[in-house]
Amino acid sequence: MTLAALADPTRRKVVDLLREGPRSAGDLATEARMSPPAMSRHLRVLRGSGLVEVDTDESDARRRLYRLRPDPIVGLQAWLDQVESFWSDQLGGFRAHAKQAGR
Amino acid sequence: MTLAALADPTRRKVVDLLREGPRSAGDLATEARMSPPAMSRHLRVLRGSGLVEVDTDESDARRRLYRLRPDPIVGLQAWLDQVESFWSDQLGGFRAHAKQAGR
DNA sequence: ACAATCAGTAACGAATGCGTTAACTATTGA
DNA sequence: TCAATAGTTAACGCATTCGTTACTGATTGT
Repeated sequence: MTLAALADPTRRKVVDLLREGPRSAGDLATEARMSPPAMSRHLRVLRGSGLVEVDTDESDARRRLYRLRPDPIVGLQAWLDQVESFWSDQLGGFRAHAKQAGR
Repeated sequence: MTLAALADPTRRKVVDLLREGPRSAGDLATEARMSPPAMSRHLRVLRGSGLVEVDTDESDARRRLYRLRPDPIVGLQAWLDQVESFWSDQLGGFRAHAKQAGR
């Protein structure tokens, strides 16, 4: 689900923006040249995948501040590490070749 | 574009299968419980994103063997490393907080 | 030669995703 | 009190995506 959330370029841009620190929904909409409702939907998806979390601003309860969460990113890295390991995993390659030859 | 390719669960399964070694299009379709045309489209997307490459089988020119390519995976890892760095990058967090306070 | 097999393209229908405007709620500040 | 602001939800239109069946092309083996 994390990958689906990151598949959209707008949401990747949001993630990049949030690297600098928390940001309000309105700011993100402006930065992405997009209507507030559209951004709101993207933020919902990001929240659903655990990539961001939200908190209301203390000094202005109308503003909702979004910030990045590391957990799903770490999880994705772990999966990618596994996938990438096929390259160094010689044994796996040989096993597969044997399987092909056996058909 | 790599992320879009990996967003689909079927294509992720294909990637996982190809970790073990090269495999024919038909095998992949069977393994994914899917019609050959559907698999063919997924393989086209994976090829377009550079995640897999294809070669015709030497002993049977009808079969097309797909295999995994490391380049896009490595690129994705690099991007994820950058994103994940927000967590340890204290300075960035402070800069952003200052920006918020300045509004 | 010819039937069977592997793979891909074409065409169709169903579902999903993204962006817009309109409407609503909550909060702020004059 | 009341207009203005921040954010979200609702409803719509448009495009893309995913899977299916039908068909075509290339290769194999009898």
